Parts: sequence; C-alpha cells; structure tokens
Amino acid sequence: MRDNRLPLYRLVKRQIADLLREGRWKHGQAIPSEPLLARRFGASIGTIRKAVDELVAEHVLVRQQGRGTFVSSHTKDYMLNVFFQIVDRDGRKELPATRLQSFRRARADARTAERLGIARGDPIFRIEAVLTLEGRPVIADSIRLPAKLFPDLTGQIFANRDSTIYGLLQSRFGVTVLRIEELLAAVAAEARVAAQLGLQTGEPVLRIERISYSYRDLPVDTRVRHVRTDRYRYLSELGKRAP
Amino acid sequence: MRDNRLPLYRLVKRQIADLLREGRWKHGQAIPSEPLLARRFGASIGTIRKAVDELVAEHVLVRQQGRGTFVSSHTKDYMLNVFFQIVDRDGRKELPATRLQSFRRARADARTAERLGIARGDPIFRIEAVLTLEGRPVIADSIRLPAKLFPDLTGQIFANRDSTIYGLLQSRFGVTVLRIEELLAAVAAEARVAAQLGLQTGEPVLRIERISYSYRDLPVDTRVRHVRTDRYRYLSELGKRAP
DNA sequence: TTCGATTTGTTCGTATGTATT
DNA sequence: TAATACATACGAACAAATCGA
Repeated sequence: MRDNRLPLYRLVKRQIADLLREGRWKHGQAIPSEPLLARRFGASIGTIRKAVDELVAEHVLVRQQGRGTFVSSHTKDYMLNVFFQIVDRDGRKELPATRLQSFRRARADARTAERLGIARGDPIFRIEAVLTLEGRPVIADSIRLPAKLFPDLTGQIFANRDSTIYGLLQSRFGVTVLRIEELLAAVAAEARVAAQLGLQTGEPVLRIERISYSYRDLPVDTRVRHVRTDRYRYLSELGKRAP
Repeated sequence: MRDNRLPLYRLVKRQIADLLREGRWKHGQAIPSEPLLARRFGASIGTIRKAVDELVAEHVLVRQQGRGTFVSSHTKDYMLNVFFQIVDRDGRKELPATRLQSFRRARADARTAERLGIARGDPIFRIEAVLTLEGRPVIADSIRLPAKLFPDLTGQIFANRDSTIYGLLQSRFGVTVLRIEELLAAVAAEARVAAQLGLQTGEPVLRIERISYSYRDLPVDTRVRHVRTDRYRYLSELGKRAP
C-alpha cells in the first residue's frame, strides 16, 4: 500500500508545485479550498494542510483566513521584504527607481551559460541598468536572462513595466522567482562602474553575483551588481526571527 | 475560558522558550516527550507538536525520530551551516582556524552600548582575532561581549576553547545565539586591518558589522569583521530552499 | 445592517508507521 | 524483543475572518 518511501503530504505538495510550475494556477489567484483539494488528492484535510504549510513557509502560497489560499504575487512589498537587501545605515529599506541604460539580445558566454543552465551560445537578453535611491545612483546592474523563458520580451516592455523586474517576469511570462543565491565581494570600481555610480575609479564597491531560481531550481536570471556602500549597506539576516 | 487572543500552541511555545531561556533545560539535553509535555501544559499532543514545530523551524529545538527532542547545540557543523557565510569562489564552506591577538576588559563606548543594549561605560570584553582558511589570513575580527553575561571569562578560557566562540558561550555560560544581523559594506582597508590580512593599505575589503541575539532578542555580541574577498566570498541565500 | 455560506485557524482525539534503545 | 519516541494520517468540532445576499 503506497510504500514509496515518500509521505503522502510530500506527494501532495509536489503535485501542487507541479501544477503551479505548469501555470495551471496563476499568481494572485486562489487555489481550490482545502476540502476540495482533499477530495482531489484523496487525502484528509490535515494532510492537505501540512503540504500547504510547507509551500507557505517557502513563500510559494499565501493563506488568508476566511478568503482562501493564493499563489504568491511578486508585489513591490513582497520584493522589498524578501529579495531586496540594500538598506540605509540605520537598516531602513526603500524601493529603488530604475534607469534603463541598455537592452539587447546576445549569446551566452561559457560563464553565463553555466549559471543559467543553458548551452553556450544560446540566446540571452543583456540588460544594463542603474538603480537610484533618494535620487542618487547606488546600484549598477548587469542582468542576463535566458531568452527561451521570455519570448518576445523587448526593451519597450522592460522599460514600461510598472512593477519590479521579477514582478514583470511573473505577470507577463508566468515565471516566479522563489529563491536567490548571492556571492558578495569587495572590489575596486572599474571605470565603467565608477562612472555609473559617480565614484572615482578604484574606489571600493560591493560586487554581488546573483543567480535566481524558480520552481525545481530552474535558473531565471543571473546578474552582476555593483553597490556603492558609502551611504548604504547590504543587510544579511541569519537564523530565523520568531513569529 | 482563556480568550486571551493568543492561541494555545503559542502559549505553550512561549512557556517552552522561557524554560530554555532560564536554563531549566540545557543545550544538548532532551526535553520531555510529547505525551509528557501534553500533560504538563494541559494540551493535546497535536498542539504540543505545533508549538515544537515552530521552535524547530527557528533552530531552537531539534527532533530525532525514535530518540526525542533536544535543545540545539552549537556544534561546529551547526555553526558552519547556519551562521558562517564565508565560502570559496565555488561556494564551498570550510571551518576557519582562530588566531587570538588580544583579549582585554574595557568599557562600552556609546556605539557599542547601543548595540549591546547596555549603558555606556558598562564593562565589556574586547577581543581581536584573525581567522585563517587553508592557512591564509582571511578574516580580522574585533569582538565586543557584555561582561555581565559572561562572568569570569578570561583570555585563557577563550583561547583554550575547543569549539567555536558561540559554542563556548553556550556550553560555559548557557547563552545561546539564535539569530544574527549583519550590515555589509565595501571599504578601503585601514593600515591595521591591511597588516592583519596581508594586504596593502587602501585595498578593498568587506566590512561586516554584526549583532547576535539570543532568546527574546537579547544581544550577545557585536563585532566588526573585515574580510579579504580576493579568494573568498560572502554567501547570502534569500528565500527558502525546498526541503 | 444582519445573516448565512464559505474558508482558513485552532484544538482535540485516535490509530498506525518507523526509528532508537 | 519490548518499550519509547517521534512521524504520518485520519476525522471531527468549533472559532474567526470574509463576503455577498
């Protein structure tokens, strides 16, 4: 009798995650109620709840008592709280404004290909942008997206979005970023970055190499980000805050 | 009728956390079994499990099927996985070796006092140390501990410990670090730090300001850490990895 | 405004499986 | 092997929030 070494609630969880990845349930929408899910998956409500609990802990779903359970949306608030770690010296967060510098198609070099899990030479988008906080340039981004995931993305669409980048990728292409890995280093600013950030060449800047992932560890974007940290800091929280 | 606006499982959770903070149950030890806790707190096993679930998610407790539920110990493995974020360029972690440079009593300046939640002039310990990875100096630490929490700590004890710093604070003084906040910036190395790390003055280094917290957000230590990031990186993981 | 239907949140209880000692 | 401990799964009842009639 189902001795697959995988508990039923994990099986249910995986099936829900698969439906989400396939786009059967879209972000912002409510998924079926717990009694309905219980019947659909042939499990008790308690088991459904345990599966959903884990997806909620991973920010994949959001519960609201009395309303339902919803597929997470990358609202600005969500981005600010989960994925944006640049704060002022007192630890306060503020949403940055984006200044798009260039948007063009290109082909993946070996390094980018490896990070995005694609083949060298596969088409990508290369985006350069400067983010400002309180009017000052603080962050210089060099972003690479695998073109395959984002058909007919254009600079127009990118520039005219009214949400964050990840919000755009989710609402227009159904790709949801769930997890990010960043490697940080202190480096001397190269001429181009220095110019973008209004620094002298050689001044220390924080260089961040990011890879973002969607369901099943699918890479979504990789970027190299340079941050001037004279007025701002990178906030890292380790361990877990008690709810 | 207990209509306190606080669910029973939260109440149980808080009571367990209080017992831990008071040192009634010590690290490494097993807490009572779930049926015993259920009787002690007058709740069902399911409710106990929900309370313990949250404490496990916060790394306060660790469950082991067939054995029991234990108070977390700051083993080296635990430290490496949860609180140590310096990795090589491929993302691999290694435990550093410590070279103690100085250990002395001092009084808190305004900045330190604020961070540690004590009064200016209160006694503290000031510790300087260099951490090496693969024999090379990589991290220069300047640590401040509130003396009140750690009576009769000496340089001898500190130097002769056979665990990590947080392991020592836990095993000898019963103080458990649960959560850390770090603010990162890229700065030019000052002469002293440069000498410690074998760099030229002015080379870019990663400066990390840390505050660590125990139960109920009690500050445990604050430190300023400088890291040379030519061979190593700071790893930051945002969002949650699926179990 | 009120009421009822719907949905998630909390709590209880029981039975069985699996790992450890 | 037997006892103990946590893990999984089921079911039931009521509370609290939401929403539309």
